[in-house]
Amino acid sequence: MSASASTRVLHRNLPMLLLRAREKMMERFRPLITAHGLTEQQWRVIRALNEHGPMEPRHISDICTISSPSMAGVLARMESMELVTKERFAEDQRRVLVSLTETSVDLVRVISKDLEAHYRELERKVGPEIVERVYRAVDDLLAGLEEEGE
Amino acid sequence: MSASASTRVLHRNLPMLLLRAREKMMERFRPLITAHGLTEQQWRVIRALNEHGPMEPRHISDICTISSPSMAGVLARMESMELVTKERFAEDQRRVLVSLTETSVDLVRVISKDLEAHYRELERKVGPEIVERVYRAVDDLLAGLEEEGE
DNA sequence: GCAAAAACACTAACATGTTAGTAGTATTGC
DNA sequence: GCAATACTACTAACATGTTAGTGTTTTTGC
Repeated sequence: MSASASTRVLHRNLPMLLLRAREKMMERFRPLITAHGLTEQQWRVIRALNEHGPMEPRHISDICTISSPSMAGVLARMESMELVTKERFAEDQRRVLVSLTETSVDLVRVISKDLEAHYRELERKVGPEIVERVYRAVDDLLAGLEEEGE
Repeated sequence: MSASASTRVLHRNLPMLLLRAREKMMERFRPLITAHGLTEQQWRVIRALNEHGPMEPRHISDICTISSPSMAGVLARMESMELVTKERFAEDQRRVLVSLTETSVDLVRVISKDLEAHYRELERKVGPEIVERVYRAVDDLLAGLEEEGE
């Protein structure tokens, strides 16, 4: 019993496909992160701060694709877990600078190794040329989406 | 101030890229759905049931990429909103069959039209050949991920 | 036949996502 | 100068995601 032609959605569902692919990948990677007591989002924040150095919350939000309201909670929990420190700017009391603690930097060393190994294993299984095609296609999609107007 | 070579993650982050692309797309489509009083997940469930007919929760979960515990809440809210009905199988009291209400079927007609229009607009903006490349690349990625063993 | 195992939907506890709005601070326009 | 505006992080309220575990019903193994 399926829908009549008039109510069926005709195009394929691109957001859904991207969601499914991401979930399939995270099924493999998430356990590596949670094994160290971190959530997926906490790891994204740590990784961003490790690569870019201390940043302000809204910048971290952009890089990690985590909304500002979610980020408030994530950072609060990370601060109480002593994964990050926060300090207000002297010149602008609205702004905050978030930095990694030594604990986090140590975690990066350990977890990165694990992730690298599993990533290479995945690339081998799927085939590097397919992974590369995904990167290029989605990069181009994003570029198309971010173009102004028209 | 960026990380030393020894702690930098070397490979690109595929799950992150997929997340970002999905979010960019949903920025455009989500308002069309919430304008009708539905959440993104509720729309996924309605759409799946509309295309496949009445289904059991775990099957809906698979199709919509919503975990079973999340699905319990989603369906409970949808039932109280009179978007779906649930009935237990007579032969197997563990199982439940979920069906759309007339309200939902009507919603599909309206929302689908909106989505179709916006989807075509997006495809035009991004370029159909790029969209097609994303479909093919991610399809292949998923196929590679789902292969057994080795 | 019946005890053990599996299947199914669900609950519990907590983290995060989404939307709207707030408090405090800095900037702008005049 | 100062009122209006904008900016930044945050809170509030609710829906969903994640992991572990529960209650009930079927199925399996013997």
